[in-house]
Amino acid sequence: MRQSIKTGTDRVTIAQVAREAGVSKTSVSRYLGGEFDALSVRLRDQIGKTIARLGYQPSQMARGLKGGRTRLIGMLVADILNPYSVAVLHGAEAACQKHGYTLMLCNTGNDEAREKQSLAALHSYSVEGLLFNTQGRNVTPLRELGQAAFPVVLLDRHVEGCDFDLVGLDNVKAAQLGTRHLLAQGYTDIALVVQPLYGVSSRQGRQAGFLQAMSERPDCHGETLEVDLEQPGHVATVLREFFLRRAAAGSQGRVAILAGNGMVSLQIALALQSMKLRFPDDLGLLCFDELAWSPLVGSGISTIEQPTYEIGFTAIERLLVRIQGERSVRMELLLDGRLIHRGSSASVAEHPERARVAGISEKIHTTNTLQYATA
Amino acid sequence: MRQSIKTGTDRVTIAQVAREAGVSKTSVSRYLGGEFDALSVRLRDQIGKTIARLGYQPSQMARGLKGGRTRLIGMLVADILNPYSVAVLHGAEAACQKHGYTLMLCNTGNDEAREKQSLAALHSYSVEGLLFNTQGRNVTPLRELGQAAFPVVLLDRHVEGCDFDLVGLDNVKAAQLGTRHLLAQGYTDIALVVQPLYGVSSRQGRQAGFLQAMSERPDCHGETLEVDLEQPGHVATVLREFFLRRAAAGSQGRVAILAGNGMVSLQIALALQSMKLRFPDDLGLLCFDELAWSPLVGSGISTIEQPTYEIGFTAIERLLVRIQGERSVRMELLLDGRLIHRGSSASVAEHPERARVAGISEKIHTTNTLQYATA
DNA sequence: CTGTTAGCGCCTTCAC
DNA sequence: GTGAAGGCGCTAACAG
Repeated sequence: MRQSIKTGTDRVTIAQVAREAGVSKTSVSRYLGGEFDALSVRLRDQIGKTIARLGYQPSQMARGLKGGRTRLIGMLVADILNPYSVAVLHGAEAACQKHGYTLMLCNTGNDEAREKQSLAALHSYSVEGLLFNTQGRNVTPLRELGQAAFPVVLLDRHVEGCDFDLVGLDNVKAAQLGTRHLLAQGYTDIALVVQPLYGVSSRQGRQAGFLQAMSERPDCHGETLEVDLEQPGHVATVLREFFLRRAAAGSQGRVAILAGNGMVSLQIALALQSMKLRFPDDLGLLCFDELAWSPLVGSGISTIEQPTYEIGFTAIERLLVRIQGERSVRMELLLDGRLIHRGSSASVAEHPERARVAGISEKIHTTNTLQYATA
Repeated sequence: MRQSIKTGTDRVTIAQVAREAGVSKTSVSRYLGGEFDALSVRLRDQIGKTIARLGYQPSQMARGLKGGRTRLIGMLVADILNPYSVAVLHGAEAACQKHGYTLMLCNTGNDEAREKQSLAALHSYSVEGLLFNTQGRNVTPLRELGQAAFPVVLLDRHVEGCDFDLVGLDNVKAAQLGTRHLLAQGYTDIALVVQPLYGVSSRQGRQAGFLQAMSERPDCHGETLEVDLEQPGHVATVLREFFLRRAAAGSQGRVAILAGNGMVSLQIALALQSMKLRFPDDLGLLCFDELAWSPLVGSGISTIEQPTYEIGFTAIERLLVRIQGERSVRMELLLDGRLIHRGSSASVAEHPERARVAGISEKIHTTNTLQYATA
């Protein structure tokens, strides 16, 4: 019994198998292709045994060369440090393995140049399809892919001017769910905190759901706060301004924050910590994306959980359908979020002092200097 | 100017470029290979322009076929849900991009069968080298790689009977650093909590460092607690038994826990929460692996940060050196950890009641029934 | 300096 | 049923 893994030079080839089995390369190829009906039992046996004995493994490179299947799928991730991306990657990788595909991963780090470069790299390996989760900018190369009817599935956000399939969360619905939850818990002054909306459809969807749910309650106040996560201390500043604005408006309401995604959640939690604000005593909090540590901070952070694994898995399966030649119109697969209720969005009903605008602004003034020092 | 991205059939080939430029394929190939000294300026120009005009991109598959460089690196990850793995992946991917390589990612999910299968898949694509972070079991296929002098770099843990290069943390040193920190802060009864040591060198290294540091203080007590993260409630049970054991031993000391990695940290934090134990009031806590939420829980969790990005980046660069044919003896690159001091390992000196064995066991008894109910 | 030739490992006609 | 021949896109001798 010889080794089952060969390197470069001494790699077992189809020719070797053919020779040792005393058959032609064609027959071996047929065996590999599963064309058993075109093969006598004797040959089939012989080939099977020889393959096993030699530990032969066909080279995907050679197979792919013939314009055929490379069984390769490329995945472009906007930010591998984003837990959402990793969770989706998890599902995608599993689906690939299930179907005998292998994933080529590129992290674009939210950088257009690297995105373009990665796209080129993946193309040079003749990937059969692409999973795309990235900024909506610089869409020209993507458009070309679209014109060429190249199989692409978008994750989370769609790209202007491209009619690719999309798999993601039903953002509008999820945001409504979350907003209504906060309202039902007695919160009246709610801020949706998101990264810049510009061009990112998922963020816009969440805002739409938020605004819609808020509009059902004219007695309540909702606003969207855009934050720049790159800029240290920006989240804290924006939050403070919001609180002060509500105080200045003379609101007697109950304040809550709806965090637009996991990255924002983290920065908000850090900002609130630096401002010495606690939930739900000082304000309510609900975050998009269930994270490992959600149960741990304070009395637990309420979240809207995305079915990330399913998103990744489904996206790959949809992509495979396209790869198999399906040419139907663009399809959008939107999965539902799930609300996980914890302490941070506890009801305000029987707690007259909880999450009051007045309370927050008082605390803020107290810790004002400290805050600027740490920011 | 034609499109720069082509799909399968209408792909631009080297032959087309050669024809349109009025030269031979060889010359174009030389151009691609950067052999400019063997090319007249006129040809060089002509080829360059034609390539740009046609948007030609060489097929890596075809290049790789010729027994040459595929510029592909395979990465096997034990568990993509482990933040450590992702952080290392981040660095590895960056290094690959820097050097024009592409990463093929496989998640083995700690499963031997999938590990073997992934190895086969990567091999079938003729990856030039392998980054390996996985369980030490089922090493036979790995040994074969070793015998074939196939370039492999191990991450974090080495594999018995294989003399591959290794990049990871200096576990002994880091554990000593952490343990001495806890001792210096006044903790005397310390438990190192790790996943099963069996066969995992990094865990063994951490234990070695821990024991060594503890041996410098015969007046203190240290023990290693192995936990099974798959088994719900196991961490809580093991911790409780430890506390009770210390109490039964009549210890008047100060208790602290040293968590063996990020996954363990999370489970410990959850277990302590379920037991209603707080740090540093009820006990001290120091965790391997700096996580996004480390500053957020309680008064912040002290950690031993690993240079994960560097580990991934360095591992790839080491692998590339091997790929370029370096045949020197096995090399181990151990990077230093960094202690991040937060509230959870606060000094016990001027707090007579803090982290007392007696205090903990009392609390445990109180919450006994509740604990079992939630576990 | 440049081009011709011969494969790399596989699949796919096309004959037998 | 089976096999021989040709070609996928590229690189690597070998000639001029």
